[in-house]
Amino acid sequence: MGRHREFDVEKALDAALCVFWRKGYEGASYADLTEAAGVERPALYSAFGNKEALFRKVLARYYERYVDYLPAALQLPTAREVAARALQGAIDLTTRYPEHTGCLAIQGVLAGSDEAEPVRQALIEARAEGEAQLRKRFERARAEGDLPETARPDTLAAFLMAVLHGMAVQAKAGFSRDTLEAVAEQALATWPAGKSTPS
Amino acid sequence: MGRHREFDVEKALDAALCVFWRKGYEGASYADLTEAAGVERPALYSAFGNKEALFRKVLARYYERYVDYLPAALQLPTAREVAARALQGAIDLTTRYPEHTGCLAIQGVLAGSDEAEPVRQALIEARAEGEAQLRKRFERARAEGDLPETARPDTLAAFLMAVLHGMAVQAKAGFSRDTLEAVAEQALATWPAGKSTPS
DNA sequence: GGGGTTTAGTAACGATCATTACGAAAATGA
DNA sequence: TCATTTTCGTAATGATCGTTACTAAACCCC
Repeated sequence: MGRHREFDVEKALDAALCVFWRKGYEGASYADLTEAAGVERPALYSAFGNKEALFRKVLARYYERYVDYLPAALQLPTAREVAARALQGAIDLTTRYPEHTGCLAIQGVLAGSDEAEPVRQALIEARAEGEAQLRKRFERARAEGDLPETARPDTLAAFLMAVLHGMAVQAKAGFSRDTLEAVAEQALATWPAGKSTPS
Repeated sequence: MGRHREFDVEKALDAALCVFWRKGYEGASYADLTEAAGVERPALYSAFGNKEALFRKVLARYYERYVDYLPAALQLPTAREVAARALQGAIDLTTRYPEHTGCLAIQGVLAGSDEAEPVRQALIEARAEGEAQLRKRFERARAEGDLPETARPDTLAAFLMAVLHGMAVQAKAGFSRDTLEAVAEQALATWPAGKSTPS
């Protein structure tokens, strides 16, 4: 029983996601969020909790709906294809929407006031989780002979993440897709070859 | 004539630099800055102007005193040495001080409120300036036969900057120096060889 | 069609933000 | 020693921050 909710929760989350993507966690004010969502302040609070809780919901939604290329990439047959697909996915994501370039999950890791520290930690953990998945995948690749015995899965994962993050920064700085694709190609030029190269 | 300044302007700038490095432009409040500098608010204002002006002074000081490895790297004889030195310099810089990891010039580019937009633009321009210097250096290297004719200086510069930025993000996420050095080594593995390899 | 329950919206909360009047203190020049 | 000039430090400015009482409206169940 009780009154029905008049606004669409999904649409409000999407609106909040756009604002956070563009301005980061601390750069987005509650006034920005309510205006984008077309919802009054107490309605947002009652629906999602405070700003931090709202951001965490948005972050989960972001990984689920926008970083879906990563789990897809992890299932490709070779480590090189995994890396290539991850790079291409990141380029798409960080340049597809002109109004919010870059990567939402990176826009808040770097700096902020002391009150934003828990949020920074959450973003760091999410980043580490993605890297761990890549590392495990590359360990499997080495076991399968897809990567040479001398290859170091942890280094390859860290390197790939570094390029991904660097491209996210560059996308935020206004780089074109073509430039980012040249960067990705250069990054792949180093990729160690396995025993058999699939034709 | 008039009363002498009681605090050391250089030390105050250094203190502000540390705070901005740790918290970014918007994350650092004037209360943080005055506390770190040990100077009352109006004294900082009269000495440096408002927060944005203070940040710009700090940014110039940062490039001058901490990113001095870049001009040094540009003068090395081969493009590969330039890249290797830039990577190593960035690793040093972003991991040397545990209390403020990462790169001050990156911590504010990514996101922020609308009022911080001019500062973001300034950081983007500074970043672009560094990349342009690298590109010109690699063009010279190609002309000198240090890089093959097929090498693309703009791509190499963009790639190198991507790795540098990615490592800055990772340093802020707590990566160890050893891990970053492995990343740099992997990045250098892609480097195109010139006509003559210096022994 | 009331009673109980949930939402919507106005309006305000205290805290902190960057910024600055203003008067006391200190130093120079005459 | 007095007048002038600059700095210092207290205290306050209006604005905005995230958050929340509180009241009126809308809904379900009995």
